[in-house]
Amino acid sequence: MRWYLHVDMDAFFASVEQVLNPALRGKPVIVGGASGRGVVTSASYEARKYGVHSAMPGFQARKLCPNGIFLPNRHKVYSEFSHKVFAILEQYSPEVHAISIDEGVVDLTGTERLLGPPLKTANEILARLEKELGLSASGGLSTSRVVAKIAATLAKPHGLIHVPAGSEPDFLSPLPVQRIPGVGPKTYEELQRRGIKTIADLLKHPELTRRYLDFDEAQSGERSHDHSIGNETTLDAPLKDRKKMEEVLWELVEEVGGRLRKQELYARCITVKIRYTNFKTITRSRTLATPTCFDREIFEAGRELLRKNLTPGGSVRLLGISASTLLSSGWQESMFDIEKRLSWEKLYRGIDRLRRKYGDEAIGVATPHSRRQ
DNA sequence: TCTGGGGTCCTAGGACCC
DNA sequence: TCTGGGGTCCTAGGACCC
Repeated sequence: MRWYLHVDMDAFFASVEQVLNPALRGKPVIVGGASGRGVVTSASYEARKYGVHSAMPGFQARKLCPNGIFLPNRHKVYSEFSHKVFAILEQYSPEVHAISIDEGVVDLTGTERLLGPPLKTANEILARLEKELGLSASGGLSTSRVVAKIAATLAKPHGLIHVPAGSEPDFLSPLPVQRIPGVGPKTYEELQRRGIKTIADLLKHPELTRRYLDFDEAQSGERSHDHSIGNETTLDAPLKDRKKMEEVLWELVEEVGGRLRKQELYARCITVKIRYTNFKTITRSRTLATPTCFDREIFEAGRELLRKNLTPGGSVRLLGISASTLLSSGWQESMFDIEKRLSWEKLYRGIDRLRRKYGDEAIGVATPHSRRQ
């Protein structure tokens, strides 16, 4: 029997601000959206009463909550707190999976003998986060990761929901399908058109259940490194001038290159993102002959893609660049291995063809230690 | 006062090879 | 001479999440 505790911090950024400045406690704190073009990244529960929520454009939040305390994002500070959170989680299991800066899964499987029942451990973890960091968290405890996540969301704020083994279908059935992570507006619309509103409805369709609820979730093989590294920015004012755009691009590239080198990664694919003033957004990518982590090479690929996709006189509100198909620094060797493997595959496929045509005995492979019988 | 920035994953078509 | 199909890579876009 597996046990997963999904931990989700409540109003994380806003709560961190309230911990660092007690004068903010009990007040409507809104992080992000302070400047003209931004959006809200976190709102304290006091601010949510006014209808403010994350991803909401700043001007709208201001309208709903004029007395709100608007603070700029301090990502570094939140990262530090995030490390403290995970340091506590890691004291309870060697298997802790970070989902995001403020969400993690603790695999409590097999910890019972050492720590006691998972439910007791879950309570203890949440209590410690509160006591030691001053931060409120919510938890979901279940034999399945998806169910644990759904439970944690339902437990918000400041709660813990335990779904006993065997009761998962009962727990899920009455819930609307939108509760399932991965089911957004479009999918919801599609499911509703098919008459599927609750998870109970969904469970009647084995195929859809597999697709969206994946109970026997393949052991999430820890990824060794990022899949992509990117940087983008919405310009203060729309840009028309190509030279200026290239200057912005260069700055974005420097950051991406730095992160690649820090992680000792090489990118094979470079993608440029352009959002025109009318909000139409395109991405254009190029695969390089040789993976790179050098600003110059990334920039040149990016600049070429940019030049090809600018309409004369057209203005741009966002520029982005991203590196993907990342290889770790050993790629030279692994490329060699891959090429070697491919050439052998080619050889063997050729042999197979000849055999099909002329019979098994037509051709053999000679190696020092083997001989065809 | 129009609508951020960081990602992941999936799909689908076309090129190309066998 | 024509016909077929499978596999992989590349590219573009979109849905979704925090």
